[in-house]
Amino acid sequence: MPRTSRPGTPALLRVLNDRTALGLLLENGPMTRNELARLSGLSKPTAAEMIRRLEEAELIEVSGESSSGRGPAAVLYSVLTDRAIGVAIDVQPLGITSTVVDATGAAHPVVFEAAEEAPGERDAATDLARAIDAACAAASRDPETVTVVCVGIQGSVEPRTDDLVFTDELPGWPRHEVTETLAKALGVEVLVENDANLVAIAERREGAGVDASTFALLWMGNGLGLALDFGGTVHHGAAGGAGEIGYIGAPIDAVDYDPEARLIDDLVTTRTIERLAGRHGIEAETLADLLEAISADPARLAILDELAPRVGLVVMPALAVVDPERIILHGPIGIAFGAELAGRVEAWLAEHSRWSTPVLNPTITQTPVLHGARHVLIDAVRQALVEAVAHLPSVGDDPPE
Amino acid sequence: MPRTSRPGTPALLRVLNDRTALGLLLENGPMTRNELARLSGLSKPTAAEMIRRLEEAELIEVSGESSSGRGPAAVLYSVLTDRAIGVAIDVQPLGITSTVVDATGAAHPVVFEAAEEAPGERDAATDLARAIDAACAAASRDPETVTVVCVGIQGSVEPRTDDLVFTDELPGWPRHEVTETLAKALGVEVLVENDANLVAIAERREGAGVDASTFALLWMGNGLGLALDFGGTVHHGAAGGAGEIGYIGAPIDAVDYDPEARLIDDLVTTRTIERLAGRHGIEAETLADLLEAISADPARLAILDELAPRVGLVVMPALAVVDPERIILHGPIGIAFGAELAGRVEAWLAEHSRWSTPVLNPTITQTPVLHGARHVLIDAVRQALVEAVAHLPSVGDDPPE
DNA sequence: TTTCAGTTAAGAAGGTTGTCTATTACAGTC
DNA sequence: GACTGTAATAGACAACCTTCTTAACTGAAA
Repeated sequence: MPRTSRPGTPALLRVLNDRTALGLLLENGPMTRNELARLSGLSKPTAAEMIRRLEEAELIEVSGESSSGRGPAAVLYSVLTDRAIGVAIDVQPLGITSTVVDATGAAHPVVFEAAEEAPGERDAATDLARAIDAACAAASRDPETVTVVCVGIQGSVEPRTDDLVFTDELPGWPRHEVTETLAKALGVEVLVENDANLVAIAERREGAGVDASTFALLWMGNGLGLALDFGGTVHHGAAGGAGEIGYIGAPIDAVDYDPEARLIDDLVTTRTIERLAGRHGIEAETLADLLEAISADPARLAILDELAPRVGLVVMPALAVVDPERIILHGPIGIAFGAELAGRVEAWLAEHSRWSTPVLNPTITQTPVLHGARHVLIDAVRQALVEAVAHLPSVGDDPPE
Repeated sequence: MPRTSRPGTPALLRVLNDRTALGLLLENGPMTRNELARLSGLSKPTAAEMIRRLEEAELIEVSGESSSGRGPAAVLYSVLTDRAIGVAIDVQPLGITSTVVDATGAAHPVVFEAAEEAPGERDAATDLARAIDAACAAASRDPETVTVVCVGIQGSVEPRTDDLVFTDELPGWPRHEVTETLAKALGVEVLVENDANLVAIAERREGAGVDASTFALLWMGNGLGLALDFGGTVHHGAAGGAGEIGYIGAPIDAVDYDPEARLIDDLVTTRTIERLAGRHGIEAETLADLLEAISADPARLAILDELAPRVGLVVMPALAVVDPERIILHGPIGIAFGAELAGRVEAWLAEHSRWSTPVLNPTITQTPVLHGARHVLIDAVRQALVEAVAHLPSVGDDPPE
C-alpha cells in the first residue's frame, strides 16, 4: 500500500538536507563545502548553510585543508566520532573478542580475552564490561563515550519477551530480560544478536552476499545454524527461532547416508566429521585441529564427497521454503573446506532437488562475527547522529546566553 | 543502513504534499478542503492550493456538497476513478473469475465463466481478454480504461526469466516470457501471481493476518502450497520457488502416519482425505463434495484427529526455517475444517515441536484469490495516480493555448 | 591573470498566520 | 409561524516566514 507520506513544511526540507549532508560526510569521509554541494545536488550557499548548522551543533568539525589545484585552499569537514562510539563483542565458549566501532567505520584494534582469564564466577555484565574496557583501551578511546554495544552469542533473544532461547552454553547469562538487564548493568544500549546472523550481515555488506537479493547462510560448527537475509535484512522470526533447522526431522532419504539420524542436526555434526575422517585414519583432539588435518590430507576430496550430500539434505528445507538466491557455507567447517565443499553441494543439489541454487564459500573468514557486529554498530551510531539532526535549531534561534 | 535521503528543494514539498492529499482522498473518500487541511496537518490555504492543482490535472473532481452544521455548504472532492482501472482475474481449472477494481477499492460485480464455455483451443490471452470484457460489462466500465490486470494462477512466474514454473495445469498458457507476451497481447500491464500468494495478501489486508508481523499460509487443496508474508510483503524467492514445500523429503517420523510417504506432498493430498474418510464409510466424487460430506458427519472429529499430525509435519520445516508469528490453514481443506482442524494442528505442534505457533482458520473464504488480486490492483492503480502527481505543473506554468 | 573557495544579495517557490466576507443553521423573539 | 440576530463555517486574500537558487562579488593561491 502506498504509505501516505507525511506532509511537508519548509522546516522538513532543512532536516532532510542536513541529514543528507551528514550521511554524505559519513560515507565519503572529509569533504569541502563545494564537494558537499556537488554530491548533494544542492547549491553552494545551501551547502555552506548546512555545514554551518552541523558545525554549530558540534556534529562535524574542521579536519584539514584540501590543496588541490589553484585557488585558495578549501576547508575540509568531517564528522566528529569521539562523542558516541560502539563496541562490537563476540562471546564464544573459548573467549571474548571485542573492538571499538565509530560512525565512520574506521578500523580499530581487535582484542581477544580467553575464557580462563576471567577468574571466579562468570557473569555476563562483568564479562562485557571487561570487553568494553579492553577494546577502548586498545583504541585509546574513553569508555564513557560508548553508547551502544552489539553482542554476538550462540543463541537468540526472543524479540517479544527478551528471553534467551535456543542456547545451551552461556554461563553467567540471565535467561530473562536479557537486553534489559545488561543495558541497565552497563549503562549503554545493548543489541544481542545470534552469531550466525551477524556473520550473514558481514557477508551481505562486504562478502559473498553484497549483490544478492536474498541469501541463506549455513553455519556449520559444533552445531548447525541458518541465517536468512532478505534484501539486506536478517530475518529473526517471530520468536527469534528462525533458522533453527536442526530440529527438522531428517528426511527418509537420509537413511542412505546415516541410518541413525533422526533430526537434520544429526546429519552434519562434529561426530559426523570425526567418523568420516576416521575411515581415512585421520584423527585429532579438537574440531579445529581435525578440520586442519583433513584439509591437509589427500583423502580430503573423498571425505567431501561423502559430506556434501549431507549438507545438501540440510539446506533442502530452506530452499523449498524461502528459495534463496544463493547459499553460503560458513562456520569452521564451511571455512575449512571452502570452494571444494561448496562446489560439491551445489552439484548435489542440482541433481537431487528441483532447485539449482548457487552454493558459495565464505569470503569473510577472519572474525566474521565481529565484522557483522561492526556493521550493526556503524548503522546504530549513524542512526543516532542522523536523528540528532532533526532537533537542530533554526536560523533565528539564538543560543541562550 | 541509513539510506541517504535525496536532497530537497521547495518543489519536493509540493510533490510530497500533493501525494499526501491524493492518498488521503483515496483512503477516506470524498472530502472538503478543510477536512483535507485537518487530516494532512497543513494549513487551509495550502490545502486549497493542493486541491486546485489536483483538480486542474483532472486527478480529482467535485463530487457533491457537504451540508453538515452551520455555515455555507462545503464542496466535496473525490478522486477520478474512471481514467484508469484494473481487473482482477482468478484462473482455475474449473473456470475464470474476474472483477473490476478501481483506486478507491469500491466493490464491483464478480463474474464467473466456466471453463467449458470457452469453445475450441484454449489461449491465455483470449481467455483473459474475455474475462476483462466480462468484468467491465458487469461493472459498466469501458474496457479501454483498463490499464493493469492481476492474474492469479496455480503456479509461479520466475521473476528473473519471466518463465512459468511449478505449474502442471494451465492449458494455452505460454511457458516463456509470460507477462511480456500477455501484456503485449492485451495492451495492458499484466501482473501474474501465485494464487496462494494472493490469498495471503487478502488475509494480510483484511483477514487473519492484519496485525501479524509475519505469517505463513498453508494452502491445502489438490496440492500443497505455502505463502509467506514478511511484514506485509509476500516472499517469492529468487526463482519464484519459495513455498514449494511439497518437494521436501518426508521426515522419518512420518512413517508412523503414512508408511508410503516419500515427500511432504504425500502427507496431505486428496488421496489422503479419501483414505481417512473411507475408513468411516464416507465417499464422494469430487474433493469439494467429499469435504462437505465429512464436515456433516459425526466421524468428522476422528478424521481431523488423524489429519492434524500430518498437517503439523507439513508445516514443521517452515516453522524451523522462518518461524512465522502465526499459521493460517487455507484452501478447500482449510476452509472446510476451519477452527476444528486449526486447533488440533496447533495442539500437535505445541506438543511435538519446539515452536508453539498459533494456527488459525481462514477468514476470507469467498473468492479469496480475487480478494488478494483486488488489493494488488488497488495498490497498482493508486501508485500510478500518485506518480502522476510528481509531474504536475507548477503555479506559474500556463497551459499552451 | 586565471581559478577556485566562500560570501552576499535578490528573488522564486512553498507554507503559515491572520483577517475578511459570504453563507447557512440555530435560537430567540414578535 | 414568521422574522431577526448570532454563531459557526467555507473560502479567499494579504502579509510574512523559511528554504533553496541564481548570479555577482571578494579575495587568496598558483
